[in-house]
Amino acid sequence: MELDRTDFRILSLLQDNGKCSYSEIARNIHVSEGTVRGRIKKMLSHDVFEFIIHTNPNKIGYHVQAIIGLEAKVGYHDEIASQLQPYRAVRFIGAFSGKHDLIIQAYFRNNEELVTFVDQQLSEIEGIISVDVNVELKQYKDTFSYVD
Amino acid sequence: MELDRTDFRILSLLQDNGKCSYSEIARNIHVSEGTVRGRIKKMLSHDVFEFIIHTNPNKIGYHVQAIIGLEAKVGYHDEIASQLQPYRAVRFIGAFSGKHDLIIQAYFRNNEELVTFVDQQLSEIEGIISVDVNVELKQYKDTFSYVD
DNA sequence: TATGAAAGTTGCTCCTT
DNA sequence: AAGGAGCAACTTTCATA
Repeated sequence: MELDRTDFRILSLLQDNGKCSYSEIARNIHVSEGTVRGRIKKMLSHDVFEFIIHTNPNKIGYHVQAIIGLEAKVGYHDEIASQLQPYRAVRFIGAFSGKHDLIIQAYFRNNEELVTFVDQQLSEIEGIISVDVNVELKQYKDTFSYVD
Repeated sequence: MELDRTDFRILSLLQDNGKCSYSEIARNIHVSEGTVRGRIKKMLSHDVFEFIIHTNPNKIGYHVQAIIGLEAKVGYHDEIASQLQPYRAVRFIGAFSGKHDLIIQAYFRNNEELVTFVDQQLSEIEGIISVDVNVELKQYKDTFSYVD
């Protein structure tokens, strides 16, 4: 799907405020409200973006965030990923080139929950060679606005 | 701020669909539309969550995602973070305990842009001892729904 | 919690390319 | 055809009581 300048202008406004109305966007970029609606509908159907909310983990009781690098046996990536998938705590799973084969990002209520996850859940998964846990001490930036 | 069951139910519905209307939420959890609106207003004012859109980086031309671990000289964390902050490409910056002092997540249009970022931008920042670049090969999960 | 005016959304048709 | 504008019925929002 090809995105033109109008599409990008729409995305740009929405990323600043996901509650921005069609007509508000229309006024801003000087097209009709129907056009905005049509473009958004099309982009949504092509999975260009989605309307979501970003919940502050700390405010809902998840005080420990970790980025965990995993070394995996060759051929085990998909299997490990699919076993990690169901965990609510795990918000991101990716396969990478570099020091770590898989990197996951996860939220926990406290340190104990993190330890339990590593020692019990992770250790039970076959194919994991090593686990490199990094616990977040301070967050400097966490944005979702990367449309120009 | 204390969140009760109603607040969590609201968050739960919104995280599945950020465009869910007040009245639709109200019908679902059997409270009045005004109540839903009031709760949301209160939560927004307390930064419990925000309405955003999540754009699929690939669909807008960002085909290379990297997680970069940085080793930093003692006392340089804040300074390095504040220098990285302005970069559009950099969507996440955090200080961590573990192998890496700082971990960043960034999007690039192509490999060349990544190389330029590491070789030119990163190398100019004082206090960075080492850089560990991990390039994403495959994404298994990337969710923002971690409210029960 | 209820009400009603104002604003927003939706599906339709018509027009232009 | 495809996309944008305009219209009218309907729904949602939000201040006020």
